[in-house]
Amino acid sequence: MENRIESIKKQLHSQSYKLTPQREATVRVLLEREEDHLSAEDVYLLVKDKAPEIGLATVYRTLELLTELKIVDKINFGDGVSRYDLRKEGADHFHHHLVCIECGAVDEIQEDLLGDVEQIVEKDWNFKVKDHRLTFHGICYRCHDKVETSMEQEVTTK
Amino acid sequence: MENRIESIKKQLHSQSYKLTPQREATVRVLLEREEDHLSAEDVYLLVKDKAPEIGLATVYRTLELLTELKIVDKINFGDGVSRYDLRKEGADHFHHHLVCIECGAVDEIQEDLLGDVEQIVEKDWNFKVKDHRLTFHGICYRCHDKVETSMEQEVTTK
DNA sequence: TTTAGTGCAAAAAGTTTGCACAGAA
DNA sequence: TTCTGTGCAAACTTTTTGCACTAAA
Repeated sequence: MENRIESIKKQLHSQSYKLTPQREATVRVLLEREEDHLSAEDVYLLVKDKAPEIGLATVYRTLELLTELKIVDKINFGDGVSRYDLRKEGADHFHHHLVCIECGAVDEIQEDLLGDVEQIVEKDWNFKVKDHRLTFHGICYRCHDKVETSMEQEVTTK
Repeated sequence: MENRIESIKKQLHSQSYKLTPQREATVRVLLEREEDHLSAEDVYLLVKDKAPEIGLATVYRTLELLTELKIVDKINFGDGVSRYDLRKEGADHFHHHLVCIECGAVDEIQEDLLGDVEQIVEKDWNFKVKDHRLTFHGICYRCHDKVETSMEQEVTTK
């Protein structure tokens, strides 16, 4: 935790930005909720617990800055809100997402599944890939199990 | 063109929706600009040429309806705007996109590059894939060529 | 004392909604 | 007539911006 803050501090400094208390509080929230996909509003509310005087605009500006420095990735799952997702330390590719259309859960795939596909794109389309966004929509294992369970129950009830 | 309108009309009717003049004008715009990735506002302005009395709200409602019926796909490239992309007739998967970070161009890949990846996701993550979104960010062939050309020019000018 | 960063409020941008009206079944 | 669909304006949501102020270098 502390060393990741330290590392982010260095990244900011290397571009002559400061890690102000507000920015640090924001980064801490992102670190604590690494698995989640928080909207700016979500982050704002969580940061307020640590630093009640912070303004929403500052959160937006901080998230924008962190996005620029590729410390976080800004994503959009199709509801009208941008969400912010911390990059894994040293990850050169952006991880993938599984969005459940049943329960809304968003799971992450850290493994890079696109190596082969990127090669095809570079070769066949002459497109120099710098980044990617891959999201699957479908039924997550939890909802999948739920359906099976309720079907079993139905059978056993009868 | 006309037969695709006919086909969309049938799809609407099958769900007890009508293809009103406003909806038809909207669909025609989408068909004419199939390669583009129009925002609601873009569609609105183009439809206005055909049917000046149409309202923006109607365009939004029509696009929402078409999205529901999976005639168009709603996408989001990270600028704050939703874009609407007609599905190719009979396409069961949503096509992929190449977004150029240099010139902003958006190219489409109709081929399905994710067959293998989806199998892995279904098997390893126990996730029933229903749809996907895949976008690569990078340098398109045009900008790629441009850089090379300007480099050549530099050399020959010297 | 200069400059980056902040908080607040207002504005902008995109989208949705309420409602009275129009037009097809 | 009945009900779906429409246009308009207002409302709402999310994000950005202007500006005076703060605080660190």
